[in-house]
Amino acid sequence: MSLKHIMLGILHEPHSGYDLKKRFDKSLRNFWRAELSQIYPALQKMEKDGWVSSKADESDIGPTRRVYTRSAQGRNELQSWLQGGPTVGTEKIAYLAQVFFLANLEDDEKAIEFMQDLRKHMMEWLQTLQTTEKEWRSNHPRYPDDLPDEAFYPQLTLDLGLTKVRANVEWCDRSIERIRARASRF
Amino acid sequence: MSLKHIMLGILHEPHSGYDLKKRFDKSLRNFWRAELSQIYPALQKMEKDGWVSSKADESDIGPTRRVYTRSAQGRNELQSWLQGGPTVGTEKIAYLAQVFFLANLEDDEKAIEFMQDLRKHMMEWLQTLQTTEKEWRSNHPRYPDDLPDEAFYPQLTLDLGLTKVRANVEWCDRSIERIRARASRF
DNA sequence: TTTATCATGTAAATTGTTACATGATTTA
DNA sequence: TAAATCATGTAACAATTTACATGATAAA
Repeated sequence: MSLKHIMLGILHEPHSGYDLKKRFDKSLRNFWRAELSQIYPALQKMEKDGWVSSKADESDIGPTRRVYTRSAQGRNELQSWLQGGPTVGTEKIAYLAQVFFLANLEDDEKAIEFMQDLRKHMMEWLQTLQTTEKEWRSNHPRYPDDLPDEAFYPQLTLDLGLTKVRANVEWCDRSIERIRARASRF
Repeated sequence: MSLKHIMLGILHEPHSGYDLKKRFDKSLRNFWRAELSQIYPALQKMEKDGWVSSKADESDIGPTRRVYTRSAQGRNELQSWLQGGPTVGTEKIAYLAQVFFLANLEDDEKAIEFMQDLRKHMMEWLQTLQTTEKEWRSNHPRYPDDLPDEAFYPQLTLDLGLTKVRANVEWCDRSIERIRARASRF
């Protein structure tokens, strides 16, 4: 179960459900996304299980926020998850499944369009990652190796993200060329 | 909805639920896996919706197999899925979420162990992919570009798989070095 | 004769998505 | 004043996993 453990990771510092959603969208979306309708019930369950505690934040104005923080038990739970070793091989990559069956399109031209579309998505993704990197670089004097732990490990995931997305773009280019070359075999 | 569309892709040729499971485990596991308990109900739904037809295979011996083939409507459904363009950004990569929060382990040594464990997984994965590639190479004279469509597009996914898994291994090595370097800053 | 493989399913629980419902505050 | 954002949730549905249940055949 990853979602609740990810939330525990964020809840090192107090967050409302709404705050959590923003952190998912801003920092984690490259490898995990979650909707508010999943976050709110998860928080309730986590509180029932003693992983987090909450208090109503009767702030100045607006609706009352309920702010959650992880408990000692929650921290143990997070550590067990990490000590259990990496969770590998459960990824579902829908666009690769699509490429696998691309022969079912009418002709190679359609397949090329698919790959060009995919390349465009990857380029957009690359640009958001590069923007994130620029922000980090300008906020930290000796980026990327002299970051505090709480930023260093996230930076590792950004590093892999950039590498992978670039590899995807190159693979799209390579594949388009190969499809073209095949199409002109005769 | 990807699972049923992937199944439609396979059901170009007749398969039982059991056969499908084997294809998932053999050819698709790098980007999608499915359990029999999900496959059997999915087949029933697909038949009810007219995507596939089935017939009981009262074979020579053993339990009666129910063999499914996609219908014309099923083929259309698959084409719509492909023509809808690539499904991107929905991937969940649990091990990256874990790396993101690795600062929650007691010390850097534990984080290094995590990354070494991850590297081992990636190396194993790389070896199964390389074995697959060798098999394809020996079964096809002019691998990889002169494959028939039904094998060429799957080969594209193998190509990216190899690239990505190698990138993961290198990233693990790089990260372990960086963690070590940081640990000896003082 | 035991283990692995063939073969099909159901049940229960969990996880995740989409739609709905409500209402305040802030910005353009 | 209209749209965006803040804020919390429920309901219904869909997808997925884990456990259970059954029994035949093939290989070691």
